[in-house]
Amino acid sequence: MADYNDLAELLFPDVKETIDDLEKKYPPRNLVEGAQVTRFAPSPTGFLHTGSLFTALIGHTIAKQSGGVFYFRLEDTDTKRTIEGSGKDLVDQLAVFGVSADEGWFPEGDKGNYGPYRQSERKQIYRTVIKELIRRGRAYPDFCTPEDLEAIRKVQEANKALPGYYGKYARDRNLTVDEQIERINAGTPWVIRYKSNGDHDKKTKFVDAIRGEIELQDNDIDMVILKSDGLPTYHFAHVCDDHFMHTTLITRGEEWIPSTPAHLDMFRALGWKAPKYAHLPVIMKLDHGNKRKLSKRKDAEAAVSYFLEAGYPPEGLLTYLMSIANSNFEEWMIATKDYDYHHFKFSMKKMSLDGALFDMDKLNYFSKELLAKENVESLEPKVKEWASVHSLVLFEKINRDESYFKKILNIERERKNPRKDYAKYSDIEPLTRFFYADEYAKLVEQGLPFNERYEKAFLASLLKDFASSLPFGVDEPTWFASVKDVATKHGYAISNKDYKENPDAFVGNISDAAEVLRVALTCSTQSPNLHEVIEILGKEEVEKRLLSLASSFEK
RNA sequence: GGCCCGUUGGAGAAGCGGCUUAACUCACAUCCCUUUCACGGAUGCACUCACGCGUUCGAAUCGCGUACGGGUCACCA
Repeated sequence: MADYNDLAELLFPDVKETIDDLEKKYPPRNLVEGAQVTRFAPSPTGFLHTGSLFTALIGHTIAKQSGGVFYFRLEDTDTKRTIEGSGKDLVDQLAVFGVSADEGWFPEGDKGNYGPYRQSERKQIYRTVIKELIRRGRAYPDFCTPEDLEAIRKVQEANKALPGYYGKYARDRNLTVDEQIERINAGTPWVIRYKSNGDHDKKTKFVDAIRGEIELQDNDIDMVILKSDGLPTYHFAHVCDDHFMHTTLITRGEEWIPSTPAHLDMFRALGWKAPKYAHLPVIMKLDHGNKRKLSKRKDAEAAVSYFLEAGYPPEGLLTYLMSIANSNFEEWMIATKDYDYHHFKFSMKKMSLDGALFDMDKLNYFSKELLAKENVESLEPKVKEWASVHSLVLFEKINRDESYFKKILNIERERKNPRKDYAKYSDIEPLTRFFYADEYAKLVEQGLPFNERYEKAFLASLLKDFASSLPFGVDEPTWFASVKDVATKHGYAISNKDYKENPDAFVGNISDAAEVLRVALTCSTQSPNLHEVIEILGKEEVEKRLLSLASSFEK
């Protein structure tokens, strides 16, 4: 009569290594006390998800702050969903955010001693472990077709039993080795299932690093660990990989909580020490009054690329993400005036337990803060680089005259309370259009928002006066004194008090006069500091704009 | 449906049995500053912590129940 050894040999004849061999190959890491080994283990099924960045950021932060290791593992066991090249996209985008792995899979090749770091290249490892499991009678081949499984589920539904492949519903669980061998030899397709000895009526407890003690029903499902395509399922790959790669802390989404008992079950069966788990809250979004997970299909902001394309500074998103991870981060940032989240002491205990709603307003706020405190010399190259791929219109303007662009970018910047106009690089172009003569001409064609009460002739003469009287290269008070002179000449009040006391005696207040100038030069009733605008435009351009408008009003 | 996780303002949240007349930040509103906008400053924004019952001299804080929201029950991760 055949035994488990025979079965194991029949199933995996080429596997000569043992688990012990693997243990020797992947010895424990030599790290300081308390160092955490964490990882980011995405499936290469598309671009980086905002929630994934959040998870990666936290794993990275914990590893760095504990003096440990953060590595990258590519989980490409779902061949149907795998998108070619997306592994590289994931690594590249992570790098943009400075969440780079110390070791792991990289487009140019693996780095580190615990590889391969791509699951499809780890087949022999999984098979070695599974062969051992079969020898020990803790795994078995299952010959069910999808239809068989469907039939089992139907029966369970009819019996009001819990769905799943377990206990008496696990059809092939108790086949004899001879029967198994016979079917295999007959060419019947098979998968390998883990033989659970869990008891559904018992509980398994574990301590989650952020949630504390969690108690769940034991796993009693014989889950598939090796699929018919020869690749492992997530559950088994997680156990194997995180064991041999010596991960100490698993950071993953809270959707994994229910399957943790199954993972623990396998760790136990293999006699391996289970890692700690930290189940992270998932980032949500409000949709018709209901909270739901950020969805890549429905929500633009679910893809990290969205923020990159819009030109959010990576640190802005990172800061925002850190603020939802640890709400005291914001207080810390304000108190220390330190905008570098790397210096912040992150704490898993302080994480909130339910998923935060993604808040664009808050992201914009952080981004504005960050962009406002940066000086032109460091900001301008970033804007330029972003524009070179995401906004050719802006890029072309920057290249026309880079020092001119820098002056524009620098308006009301180098001061204690800088302007906070831009939350993202894409905000820059629309707000600075009027500085460019060709764009200005287009804006004029679209019509200028002058106050309707003015006669054309009046505007013409006011504009001409501004053109001939305003000084250049002087300080703002001097310049504004001239504005006041011209305004007075045309019947404006130059003090609020005068105007309020007797509004009918004046054409308007000094602010109204300034508005005319502003509209004429910027095509808008709102603009940054007018004096700075005028100095940047230069005498020639200012006079040209003023005079050409004046003459158009005289026709 | 079973099981699990969660529930403090529009959003992120602090709070861990008396010091809370519930911090702080964003958003929003009003006002001040001001040549516009932005910046900056001031003020307001939960008579109350989903609801109910209970424990206690005392509860947002502890317990139970209900409601609601989320997650999970694949040869997907």
